[in-house]
Amino acid sequence: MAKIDDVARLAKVSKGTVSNVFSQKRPTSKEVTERVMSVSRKLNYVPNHIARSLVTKKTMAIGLTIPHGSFFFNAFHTQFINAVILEASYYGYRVLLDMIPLQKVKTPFLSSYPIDGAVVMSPTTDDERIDLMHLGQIPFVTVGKVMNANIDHAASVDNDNMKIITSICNYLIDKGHRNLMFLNANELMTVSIVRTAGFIQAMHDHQIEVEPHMIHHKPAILSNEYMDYGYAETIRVLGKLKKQVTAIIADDDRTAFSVLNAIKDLGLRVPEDISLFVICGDLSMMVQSNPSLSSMDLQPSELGIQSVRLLMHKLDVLKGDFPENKIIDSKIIERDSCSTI
Amino acid sequence: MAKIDDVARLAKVSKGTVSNVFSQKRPTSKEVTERVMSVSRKLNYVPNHIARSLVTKKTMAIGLTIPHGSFFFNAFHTQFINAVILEASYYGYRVLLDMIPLQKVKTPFLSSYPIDGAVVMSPTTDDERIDLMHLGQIPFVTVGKVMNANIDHAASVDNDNMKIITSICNYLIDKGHRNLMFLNANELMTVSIVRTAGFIQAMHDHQIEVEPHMIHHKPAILSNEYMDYGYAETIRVLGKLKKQVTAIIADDDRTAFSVLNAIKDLGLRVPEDISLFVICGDLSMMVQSNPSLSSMDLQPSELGIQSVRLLMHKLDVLKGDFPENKIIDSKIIERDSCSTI
DNA sequence: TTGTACGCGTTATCAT
DNA sequence: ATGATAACGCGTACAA
Repeated sequence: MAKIDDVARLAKVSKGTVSNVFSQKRPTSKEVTERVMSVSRKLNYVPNHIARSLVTKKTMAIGLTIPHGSFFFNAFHTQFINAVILEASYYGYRVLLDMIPLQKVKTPFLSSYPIDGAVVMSPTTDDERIDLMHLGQIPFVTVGKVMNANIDHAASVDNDNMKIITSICNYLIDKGHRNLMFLNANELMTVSIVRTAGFIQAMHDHQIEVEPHMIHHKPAILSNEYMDYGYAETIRVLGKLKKQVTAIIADDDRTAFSVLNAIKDLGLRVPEDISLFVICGDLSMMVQSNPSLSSMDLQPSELGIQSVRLLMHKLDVLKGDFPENKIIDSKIIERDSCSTI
Repeated sequence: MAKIDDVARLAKVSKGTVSNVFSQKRPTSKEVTERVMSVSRKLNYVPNHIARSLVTKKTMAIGLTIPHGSFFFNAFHTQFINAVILEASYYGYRVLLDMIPLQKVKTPFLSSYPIDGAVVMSPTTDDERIDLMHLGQIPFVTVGKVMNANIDHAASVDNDNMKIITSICNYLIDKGHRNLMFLNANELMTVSIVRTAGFIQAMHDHQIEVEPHMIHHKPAILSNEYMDYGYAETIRVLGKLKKQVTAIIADDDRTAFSVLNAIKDLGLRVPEDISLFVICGDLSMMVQSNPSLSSMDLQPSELGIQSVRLLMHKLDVLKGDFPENKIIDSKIIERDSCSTI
């Protein structure tokens, strides 16, 4: 592989000039530029990214840490990730997928991270990924609320989860439902903590007692119960325990489909017997389902875009003011899975 | 950020020794190791990844190029990507998500790629990503058949797509279907070319004439028709053109759901009036659907794992023989969406 | 424009 | 067998 000196020699210019031709940091005369480019093409030369990074101290890559221990995306993650990649590429940045917790097992953090900043998805309480970023002085943005003991504030982009869950509860309660079942995300995720609090709050506001069968948390992704959690809980609560639940709130589309199946197996119908609401579901899936499922549009793409923009501000790629904690709008999309009783 | 000299000075050893403590390339005495690590912890020192890469000429990252211009994954991609990340991390490698075609617009290839190798997903005919890899001398593995004019063979992992489509056709034909409709992937993808050929072959083998309404290709991802392609084609062919199609083969789960909807809107039922077969669908989605959908299990995780292993062989991280072109098994999973007529 | 001193580790060589 | 020394990798940036 040709290097800068080879080009400099053949083009009869200095290294610095070749560097300038490529980086455009200083003007170069037309003729020289031509000559250098011509030689570069001949030698198939491109500047070495690593050598460049060593001096500029920029890798032009951002990390994207995916959920703790998760090797499973749902539609929300997918759309989010796509938006991040696209938006980052717009500023010339590449995206490095990270799974710090998993890697720590094999490769105990034996070198610095080759990234300029990071987007941390779905933080958990005392998220070690965040501690690591903090320690490594890597600028980062979280998507979701940070709940780490030693970190009092961090840049973040998020939905208003308190408002989300309370408005869903109000929506269902207004339709006459008083016995709700909430299939929440995994209990370690900060979002689930906020939503549980919101759920309890909403129940409280309507003088409805919160019973144990009303709130459930998704099992850890590594467990066997993960895949059919929605199915299992629905069968258990409505079937075995015979609780008179009339509406179920499912955390994501996968859980919702699983619940739908359980309801069918119990000989019940949606929405006639049971109403079903999905918090974060893929739009096209919600529509294709039968019946179509009412859901909350969390705008995952917008979350992705804004988190990258916020990070770019922290990296000084973008100038000007930008809120450190941005809230992305969400709204209820009514479809056919919730009925009035 | 502390550097190696700082540690060396405080630990009263030389740079080289500190380097050896971290890289383990040469043994170091117990005491010295302790002293160096202690000082490193105190200074919060970790070797600079970039500087290390500059000399070792390894970035410990592999690229993963996602489908041409695609900012939309389906379940197949998701599972594949997850497997790649996990398997790569097993060898200490990180994964850099790539979208060369899109980036080329903004950042015309002005530096070398900071990756040691790459996995190229879903190649197209004359895929420029592959040409670029070839040119840049970057070891790569494709997932799918390569059809580039100037490249006669490349390392790859793939399903046997010819066998896949012919066995699906035979399966349906055995059930009495003779008027099939095949909703294929985008026509640029090499996989769609192989499958179209296979489809025609299978029809030919059963003396069934291939009519124009039988084969369709998914529109480009950027087009408006992308999202409801399955719906639109089904309505058009079965509704408007009144073709007596009795079985539909859908390329992926999204298309399948979309088709399912169209069938419902046409007042028809699956599988009583129309049979539906999905080529690559997320297992849990196929099961949750009503009726559950018969599909082909392509083993996306296995494809991901094996493509990384093949790449690791090319990078000499793994030693020993490994087939340059590995075929991953696939098999029909019968569910409730296909009936005999 | 050119010359040259960096940046920050690694590794080959030499010394103990 | 370990430790120390110095050259090296490949660009960038700044003074001349």
